Amino acid sequence: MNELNDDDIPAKVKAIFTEYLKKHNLRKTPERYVILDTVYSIDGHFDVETLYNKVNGSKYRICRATLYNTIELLLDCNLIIEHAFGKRKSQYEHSYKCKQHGHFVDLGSGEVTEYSDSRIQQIQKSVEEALGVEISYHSLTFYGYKKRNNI
Amino acid sequence: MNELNDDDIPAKVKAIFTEYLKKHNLRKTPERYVILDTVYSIDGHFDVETLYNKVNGSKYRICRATLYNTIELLLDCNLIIEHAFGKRKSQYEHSYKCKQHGHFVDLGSGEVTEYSDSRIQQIQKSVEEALGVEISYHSLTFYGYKKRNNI
DNA sequence: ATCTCTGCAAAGGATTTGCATTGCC
DNA sequence: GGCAATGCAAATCCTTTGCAGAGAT
Repeated sequence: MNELNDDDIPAKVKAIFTEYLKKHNLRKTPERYVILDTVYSIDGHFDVETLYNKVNGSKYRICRATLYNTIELLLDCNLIIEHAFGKRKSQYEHSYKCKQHGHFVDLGSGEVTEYSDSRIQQIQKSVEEALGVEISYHSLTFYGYKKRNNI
Repeated sequence: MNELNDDDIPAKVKAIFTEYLKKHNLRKTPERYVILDTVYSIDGHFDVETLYNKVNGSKYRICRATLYNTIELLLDCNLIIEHAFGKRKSQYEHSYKCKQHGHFVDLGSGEVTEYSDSRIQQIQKSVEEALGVEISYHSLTFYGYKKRNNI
């Protein structure tokens, strides 16, 4: 019964990350794994400041520079994706075994809502063929306003 | 023959902008119109730095603060849209009478390619209904890598 | 004449960078 | 033990803000 089931996400992402680090001759520092764990413990989007606070709630003290460094690696091995809803700070979310989804940003409040639509996958395939590229991930964001409650 | 045809974009966007300024009791300064003209003279995306250089090639000297100020207005009256491909600086493009399109960002070079796909409009309509919102515009961006030239 | 908008310069906030030290390999 | 990664702090880049003077209404 050592097989990993679909719920053993933490172990799987750790394995992917380790593989990546090994392949690129990067060091397996505890900080990197703490960050990975923390990222996968967060549900939904987060910015660097949020991650910084979460991470430093644990016994480790990890500075922002290391956070940015590690985020770069996690992006590179597709364990997280990056969004830039507002202009200033980036938002991230873990992406392993997560179905791709889009976002709606309320221009009034800045609030972000998720939704999903499978048709986007078809578009992605078309784009790959049309442009001759390999797509790692996408970001589909609608901007607009919530309708006032009826009447 | 005073009718405006579809090619008279500059006049039309100027009219829209004027209407907007009037409605909001804002002043019709020459700077604002120079910026609008310049924005509509640029084909494709541009960042503030590019706009700054273009604008200051003309006889006017317009500072960055004014650019940011005016961009805010143009966004508000839907004459331009904003993208945030990279994390640092925003990119813009004029949007009047332009068919909506998506972007592909090459993670290798940062190069941005446009494409269009009508299916996105259907998704947009679905999202409006599902979330009960009114969508002003969207941003669909695929990230990935160009395939090496075959063989 | 009034009061908004401009230009300038300084402030602000997110991210990056340089460097001494730590600690993984 | 060697060298990459960390933490710290300063630097950088884009954007915002404050303020005095210019100019639209």
